Amino acid sequence: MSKMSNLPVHPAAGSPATFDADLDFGPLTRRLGYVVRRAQIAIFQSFFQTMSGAQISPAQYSALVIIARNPGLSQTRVAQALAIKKANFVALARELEQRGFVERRNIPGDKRSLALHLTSAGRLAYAELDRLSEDHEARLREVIGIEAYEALFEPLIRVATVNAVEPNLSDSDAD
Amino acid sequence: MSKMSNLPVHPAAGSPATFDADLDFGPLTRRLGYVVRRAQIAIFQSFFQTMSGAQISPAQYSALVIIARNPGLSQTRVAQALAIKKANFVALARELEQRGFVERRNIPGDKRSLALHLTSAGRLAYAELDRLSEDHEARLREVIGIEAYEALFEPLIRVATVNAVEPNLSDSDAD
DNA sequence: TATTGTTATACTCTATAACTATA
DNA sequence: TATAGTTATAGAGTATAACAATA
Repeated sequence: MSKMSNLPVHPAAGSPATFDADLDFGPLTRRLGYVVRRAQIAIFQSFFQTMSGAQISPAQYSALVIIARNPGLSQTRVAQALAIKKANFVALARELEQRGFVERRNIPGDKRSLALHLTSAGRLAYAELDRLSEDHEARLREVIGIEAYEALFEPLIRVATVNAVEPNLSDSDAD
Repeated sequence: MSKMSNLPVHPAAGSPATFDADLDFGPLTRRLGYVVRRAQIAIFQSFFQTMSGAQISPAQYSALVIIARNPGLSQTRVAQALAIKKANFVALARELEQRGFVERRNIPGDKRSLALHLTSAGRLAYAELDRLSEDHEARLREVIGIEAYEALFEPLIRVATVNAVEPNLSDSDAD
C-alpha cells in the first residue's frame, strides 16, 4: 500500500527505437498518431535521462507546475487541469506531499476540499526542475532545429482538442 | 490466458481534456513532451472513434501495415520495427492470427522463425483499415489545417530519434 | 554460444465503481 | 442530491528473466 515513487513511464531507455531504414513503413510515417506516439516515447525517455538526478516523472513535474502557478487549487481541480482522473491523482499528490514538495491545507469554507500549495522546499525543487526541463527543451531544439521546434506547439495544442465537446451540449459527466 | 482483444489504449473518450483557459499553465505549454503527450492521447481517442467499427487498436494497425508492406518478416523483426518487445508482440501476433488476418508460416531455412504474411482476409481488412485511417488523417487535417499538418511529420520523426544510439558503439543488447 | 518464439511475472498507467464526510 | 477526497479493482502497456527448440 505504500509504493514510494510514481516514476517510470517507459524508462527502460538506452536502445535504438529509430525507424528501420531497410523496411517499408508504407503509410505509417504519414499517420500522425504513429509519429506522435513514437516522438512522445522518445521525448519521455530523454526527459528521464535529463532528470535522472531529480527522480521526477513527467506527470509529477506537470503537477508541480500547475500547483506552483495556481496555488490553492483543490486536488480535483489540478487533476482536471492535467486530464488525470481525480482517483489516480491521489497517489501522485500524496507522494509530492511525502517528499515535502506539496502541502495539502484545509480551507475554511469547505471541509471536503484540500488546497494544494508548494512548500518552500517545493519551490526550491520546482525552480531546479524547471531549469533542468528547460535544458531538456534546448536538447530537443538542437535535434530538430529552432524553427521546427517553435512551429510544433501551436498545431499540437490544436490537435489536443480534437475531441473537445461542443460548447452548447448537455455537458454531463465530470470525471 | 486467452483474452481476445488487445484494444484499449485509453478509449474512455467522450470528455473535454482541453487546456483549461482560466488556469496558468506556465511553462507547460512550452514543454514539447507535455504538448506531444496531450496530442497523442487526443489522437488515439479520435482514432478509436473513427475505427470503432473495425475493432482495431493503433498497435494492431501498425503491425498490419508492416506485415502488409514487408511480407515474410519474422516476429522478432516486426516487433523490432515497431519498437515493441518481442515478448509483448506474441499476444498481438496471436490475435491477428486468430482473427484470420495474419498467417505464421514455417520457413525452410530456419525452424525457429515464423514468417508473417497477411491472409487474403487480412489484405481485405487492411485495405479497409487503411481507408479508414486515411479518413482519420483527413479529420486531423481539418482541425489544424493542411499546412500545419504537413509540417509536423518531419520534425516529429526527427524527435523520435533523440535517443538513437551512435552508430559506432558496442551495440550490445538486442531486445 | 546465440537466437526465435514463448511463458511468467512485476510494475505502471488508466478507468470505473463505490465509499465517507461533507455540502 | 451533489461534490471532494479516497479506496479498491480490473484492464492494458511495458520491461525483465528465463526456458525449449534450433542454429
